[in-house]
Amino acid sequence: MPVQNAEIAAMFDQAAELLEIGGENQFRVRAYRRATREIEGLPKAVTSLLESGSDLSELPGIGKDLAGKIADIVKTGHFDLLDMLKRKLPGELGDIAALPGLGPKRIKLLYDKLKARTLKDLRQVIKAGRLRELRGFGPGIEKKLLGALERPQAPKRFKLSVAEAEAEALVAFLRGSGRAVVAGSYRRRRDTVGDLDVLVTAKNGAAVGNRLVEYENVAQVVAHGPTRTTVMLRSGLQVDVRAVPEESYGAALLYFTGSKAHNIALRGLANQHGWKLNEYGLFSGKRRIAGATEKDVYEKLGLAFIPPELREDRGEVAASRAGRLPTLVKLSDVRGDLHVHSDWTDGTVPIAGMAEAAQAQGYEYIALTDHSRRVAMAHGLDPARLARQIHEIDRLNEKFKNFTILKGIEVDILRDGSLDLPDSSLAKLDVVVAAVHSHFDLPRQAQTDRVVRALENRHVTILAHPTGRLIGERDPYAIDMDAVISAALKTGCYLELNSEPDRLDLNDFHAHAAKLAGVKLAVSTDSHSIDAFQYMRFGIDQARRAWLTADDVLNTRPLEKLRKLLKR
DNA sequence: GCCGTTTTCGGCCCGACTGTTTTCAGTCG
Repeated sequence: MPVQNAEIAAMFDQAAELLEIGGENQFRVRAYRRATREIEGLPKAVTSLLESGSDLSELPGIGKDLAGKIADIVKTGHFDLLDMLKRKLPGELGDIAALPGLGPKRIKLLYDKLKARTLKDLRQVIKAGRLRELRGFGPGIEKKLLGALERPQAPKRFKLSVAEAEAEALVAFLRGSGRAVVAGSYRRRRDTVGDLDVLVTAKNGAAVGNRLVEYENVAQVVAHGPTRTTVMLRSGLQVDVRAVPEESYGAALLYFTGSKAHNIALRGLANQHGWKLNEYGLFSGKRRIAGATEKDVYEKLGLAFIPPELREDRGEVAASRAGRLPTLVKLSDVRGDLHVHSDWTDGTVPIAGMAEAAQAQGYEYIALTDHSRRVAMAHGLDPARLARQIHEIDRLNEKFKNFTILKGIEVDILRDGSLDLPDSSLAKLDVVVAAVHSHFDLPRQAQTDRVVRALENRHVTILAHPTGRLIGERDPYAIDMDAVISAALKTGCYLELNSEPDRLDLNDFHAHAAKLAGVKLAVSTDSHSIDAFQYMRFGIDQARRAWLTADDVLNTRPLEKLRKLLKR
């Protein structure tokens, strides 16, 4: 089983943490953290890069030393430095580091002076009243730690769609104080957000924080200063509100939108010019040379404006400097939806109703793709009912003007990779969307082989929700996405980016890898109702995060061009 | 440990808030 990028990244991340606690040079620590991010963000497996003879030290933030260490890990499955660090600093320091108020310095003190190496040790030390013996620890930190130890909850991330409802209500409440906008991962449109970062322009910063703590959904005030206030909402979502003067709006928006890694890259660039970039502006000495708008700051740094969705330090700064940023796909580029259900199976609306709704929002076509018979719960179609549905669609198409219902199916991929309907049925359709709905727990190789075999059926056009994940509910099944992308390229299939907010599958990362390989995507809603057509915007958000242009997205094509692309 | 349009050595992002302290270190984002 080849070592996966995520495993290498996790090893580097752990090493960075232990190095930091061990008092290592902070810049060495930072180098490991940077490399962790770089490896996590790679669109291809490190193992396959090495096999094809790539020089890893050409990657940003990875030099000769780290490239050698990565090669060792791939070869042996072990990271010697990490093993050594674990011997030197045994315990559950990762768990301890996750507690609020504990960073490397305090963990080191706990470790050295009180021999506290596990959460259990820490509990006992606090109970015995020994924590306060340490310099820098007082009753405040003790109380915070006890609270965290009593309710050890993993910091929850919220689905973007859920955060959006909270954000809109909050912004409406804060708007009375000044211009209010949600920045952070929310503005970058990540599929999940950990907290809301809200920016408010105001002359009187303190008034903004004072208003926030009065918000009816606030459960707890975490911090409350003159320009920055942090609260926990009843839902568990944390909110940071920052008040800034109007002339700093752009710099503050840039700073608060992040990502952190993107900000660091920009500040490095500012540094090269001898300038300083912070949330108040871009400064040459004490003189502010930009800051009112994001565009001003980017331009001064010699960059074209970078859309928030790309600000992840995944090459966007270099692309911007070189004038090679992609023109990202927009919601208005979309001309149709290639994954739609009706009340023939588990949808709630008749075919005609779905078609009318799609036309009303400006689409030229939909593909009607109800379930196949295997999905019995949904009353999936057998060949006979599918034939009747085809007839019904022909009848409806005669009535519609400037709109077409493409005949399709969401056919189940069976355990062995064969399909749930005979080729003779599939041959009558315009679009065959193939999907896994069972046996999620197959071993990685078996799951990969299964899906690749399905793509090799010459009738299949699109692979639906390729990893099967349900955000926060079900992990993606084990599958070699590089192999699936290669198979799609070879067979002329397309991959779906399912826009349903619980799915968003492919995710931004895999969608980007597909683009790099030359595989186009269908951004589809999987609508089971009329309202669900609105989910398209969530899919387009993720498509933009994946650097996709309109050309990379199948359903930006007018009908006649689409028809050509659907033929294999 | 990485990196270079002043550099192969000497830098490496920046500020707010808290809790501990009597001027600041540590943590966090």
